[in-house]
Amino acid sequence: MPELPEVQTVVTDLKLKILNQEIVNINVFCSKIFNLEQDVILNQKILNVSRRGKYIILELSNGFLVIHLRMTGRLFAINKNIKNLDNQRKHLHVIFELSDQFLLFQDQRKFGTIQFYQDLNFLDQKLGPEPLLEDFTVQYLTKICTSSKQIKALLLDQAKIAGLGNIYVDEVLWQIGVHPQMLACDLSYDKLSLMHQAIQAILRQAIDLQGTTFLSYVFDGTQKGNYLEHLKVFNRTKSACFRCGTPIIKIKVAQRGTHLCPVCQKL
DNA sequence: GGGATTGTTTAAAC
DNA sequence: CGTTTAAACAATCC
Repeated sequence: MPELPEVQTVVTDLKLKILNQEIVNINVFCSKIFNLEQDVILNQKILNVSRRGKYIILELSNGFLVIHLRMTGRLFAINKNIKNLDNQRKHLHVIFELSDQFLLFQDQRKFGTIQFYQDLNFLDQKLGPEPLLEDFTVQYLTKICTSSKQIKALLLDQAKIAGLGNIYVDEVLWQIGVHPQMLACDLSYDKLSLMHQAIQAILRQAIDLQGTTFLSYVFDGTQKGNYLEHLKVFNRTKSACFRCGTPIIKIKVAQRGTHLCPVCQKL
């Protein structure tokens, strides 16, 4: 559920709160999620908080703590008092005690991951370009769209573009009037150019609105994103298409629940 | 209690 | 062998 805009929102929030603090203690309640040797990161200072694709990166002086929220993970800082902590016990799996905050990792489904790396080479090896940076060009999009994959499957592929997920892919394809099962190689240059613009515009607006709170995503422990009310197709099954009034339908594409307008998005 | 939910990895198929 | 599809995986909610 947390995709690029949601992860970016978490990172922006954390950056304000935990920069330059030291990890003074760690409590682990779920060894499946956190099975690191604690000594490696204990007493290390958090030098930076950043994002690559959907990965959150805490830069320490001796390496990087890399966190993925998957579906229902939450990462946020709270002031150091027990009352705050008690309010957050539900699905709480790791407590990082920092110099003057608690950094908490909650996860209802326990699919999230926390790992330590000496360097971040593996991320660049497995992830495509950031869709909001310079190397994501129309030319690049054209290149990867020589593929015969369905366009939705391709846009979800993190090795091609880093950070898009189910929500924003559905939104992008509705915006430009392309059916999610259309083969990437069949798209016209005009559509590819529109797709490039739509990807950036939708991601930017979603970041501005601090993401989409659909199921469980929050940042800062309780704060919801406001992009939900701007969604055009995702989670709007049977509601009227904002463009033509036809009821939005939900089908399965690339093994994912997929929302579309059957009139605006034809195969 | 079966099905839907997610992003990612791994395995199988093409 | 590269590309594409499918299944598996985790846990929980309805």
